[in-house]
Amino acid sequence: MPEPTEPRPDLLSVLPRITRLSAAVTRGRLVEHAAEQAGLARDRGSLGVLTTLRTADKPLRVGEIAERMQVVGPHITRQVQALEKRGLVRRVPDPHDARARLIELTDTGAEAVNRYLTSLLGWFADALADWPRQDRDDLVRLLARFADDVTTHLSRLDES
Amino acid sequence: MPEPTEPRPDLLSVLPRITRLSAAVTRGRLVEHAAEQAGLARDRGSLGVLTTLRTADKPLRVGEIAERMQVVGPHITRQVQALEKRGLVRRVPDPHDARARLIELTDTGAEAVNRYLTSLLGWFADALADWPRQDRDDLVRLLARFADDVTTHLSRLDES
DNA sequence: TATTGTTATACTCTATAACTATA
DNA sequence: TATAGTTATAGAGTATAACAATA
Repeated sequence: MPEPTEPRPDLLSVLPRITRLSAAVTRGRLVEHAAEQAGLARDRGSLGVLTTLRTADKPLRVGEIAERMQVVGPHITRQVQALEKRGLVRRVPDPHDARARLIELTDTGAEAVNRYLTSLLGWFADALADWPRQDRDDLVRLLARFADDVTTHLSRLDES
Repeated sequence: MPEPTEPRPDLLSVLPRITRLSAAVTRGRLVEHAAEQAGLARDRGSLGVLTTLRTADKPLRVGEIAERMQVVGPHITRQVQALEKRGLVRRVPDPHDARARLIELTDTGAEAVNRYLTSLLGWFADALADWPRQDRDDLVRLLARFADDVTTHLSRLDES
C-alpha cells in the first residue's frame, strides 16, 4: 500500500497567496481604478489588447495578439473592432500579406494606454516602496525568469 | 503642456510575461493535466474550492471560502453543492452558529486534492529544477511577501 | 491545399438581486 | 435589524465550428 502523497509544503503555502493576488488584481478595484484614470472602459479584454500592443511597441497582426494573450482569434477580432470604433486602434494593410491586417495604436490610444500603465505600474511600485532595493530587483529579475521558464516548460507539455 | 507620461520600463517588461504565465496556467493544459491525474473535473471553480480547503487545513464556512477566493457567496454555494454530490466535501453544522455550515473535505476529497496539488506543484518544481537553490528560495520568499504586501495595499484602496 | 481572419453560436465563470432562516 | 446562506437571473469572458479571402 503506497504512502499517501503529500504536496510540498513550501510551495503549498505560496498557492493561496498567489490565488488571492491574482483574483484581487484581475477582478478587483485596481485595474478598474487605473482604467478610470486613463479614461478607458474597464473590461479586461480590451485593456489586454491595448497593453499587448504597447509592450510590443510595434503594430501586430490579430493572430500575434491572440498568441501573446493566449486566447483564440475570434476573441481578438471583436476586441479590435470595438477599439477601432472608439478610435483607440487602427487597422492598416499588412504589406507582406493581403490576408492580414496590422493593428496599431492611434495617438489617442497610445496616450490612454500610457496613462493606464503608468497608474497601474505606479501602484505596484508604491506597494514595493518600503522594500530594500536589492529585494525589489531580485523579485523583478526572478519573476521574469520564472515566467519564461514556465512558458518554455509548458510548450513541451503541449507537444506530448 | 505636461510631458507625456511613460510607464516604468523595468516593470513594463515584466507585464507581458506575467500575463502569459497567468493565462497559460489558468486556461492552459497544466491544470487540466493535474486534474486528470487526480481524477477530478477540470473546472477552475471546484478546484479552487478544494485547494482552498486543503491549504486552510480545517473546515471553512461558505463565506470564508468566498473571501479567500475573492468571489461572491452564491458562486461557492453552487460549487459546494456539486462537490457534495460527487462525495468530495461534506457539510456539517457549525456548533457556534445555526445559520452556517462548515464545509470539510471527505477522505475521498482529501486524497484527490492531494494528488492534484502534488502533480501541479511537482510540475512547478520541475520547471525550477535547474535553478540555483538560493534563487529558488528567494523567489518563493519574495513572491509570498509581494502577494501579502499587495493584498494589504489593496484593502487600503478599497477603503477610499 | 494551408493559412489569416471573420461571423455565428455556445459554454464557463462570476456577479447582482431577492429571499429564508437564524442571530 | 443584521448576518449566513441559498435561489434565480444576468452578464462578462472565452471557446468551437463554419466560412471567406488570400497564399
